[in-house]
Amino acid sequence: MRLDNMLLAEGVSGPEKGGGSAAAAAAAAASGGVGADNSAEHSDYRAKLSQIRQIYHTELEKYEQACNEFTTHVMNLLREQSRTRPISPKEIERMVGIIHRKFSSIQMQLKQSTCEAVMILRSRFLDARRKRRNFNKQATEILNEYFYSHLSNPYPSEEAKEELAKKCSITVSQVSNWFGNKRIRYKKNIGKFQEEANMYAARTAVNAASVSAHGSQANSPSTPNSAGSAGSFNMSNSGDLFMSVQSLNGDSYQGSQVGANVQSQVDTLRHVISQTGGYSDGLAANQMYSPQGINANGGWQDPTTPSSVTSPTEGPGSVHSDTSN
DNA sequence: GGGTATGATTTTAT
DNA sequence: ATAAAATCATACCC
Repeated sequence: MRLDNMLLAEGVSGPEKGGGSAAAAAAAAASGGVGADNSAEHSDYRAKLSQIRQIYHTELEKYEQACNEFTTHVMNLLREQSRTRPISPKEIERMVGIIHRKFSSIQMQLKQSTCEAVMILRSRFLDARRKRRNFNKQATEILNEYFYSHLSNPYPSEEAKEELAKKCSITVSQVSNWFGNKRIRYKKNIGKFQEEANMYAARTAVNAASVSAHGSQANSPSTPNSAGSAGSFNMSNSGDLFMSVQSLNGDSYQGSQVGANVQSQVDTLRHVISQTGGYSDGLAANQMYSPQGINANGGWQDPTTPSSVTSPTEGPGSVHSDTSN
């Protein structure tokens, strides 16, 4: 019943040729991942699948043949016996029924094991986790750059995701995955990412500085603390607050090596920023350090307060549908 | 080999 | 639907 359907869907019990590739394509599409770009692994998968299909068909044929043979054999036996004792057609029918049931149960087992094999094959080949590859350095750079320059609201719109995907030569869903992972892991342990954050922020600042030339030193803030230069990446919740406090105070408390290390970097960064006269990164200039952008509870998305803090460049309009899946 | 990093998937909550 | 959180499975490094 269900086994039949599934085997048919997998192309195992379907038409002899071509079914395999169709099934492979369907499976690949169903897995939601890559489409038809990795033909090497696909051919491997297809070969294995066709192997399974072949075994299945030969076995099935064998069983059928055996069933027929056995049936005729029994029929002959019955016929022979009919000379010595009366045999009703009902009995014959019953006999044949028993035989067929027996064989069909065997067939069921065959189908089941075939299904299992296909499932294993699928999970082995199609589960992307099994062949995970790290993104190349450049892609990670691009993603990190975006993330840290939109740290107050690291939720790229659909368009932005597409852009990033194109730049990194990965899929949109991979971009989504990356940001999902990044957000949660960043939030979970900000301290661990502080260095990275500073690095990218500094780089962005430098870029902005070189782009916007110089001379905007007129309005250099006399109170760098209030500007919260480190604030953009210190949206920590209470847990990791010690670090941000250190940085903001700018004092000399050196409770931990990490803190000290970060301290110096933050200082240099602050320096850079104060020279550039702001946090203009061109892409998302504002709300970087707006007190609302970094909402009170430290999260990016506050479920309780419908703060309408959206990205400045991208409106809420994006109505893109994901083609995959 | 063990430990961590990381991309992907699954589950849960809204 | 979307994102967070938890989890998985592998990669990468020592």
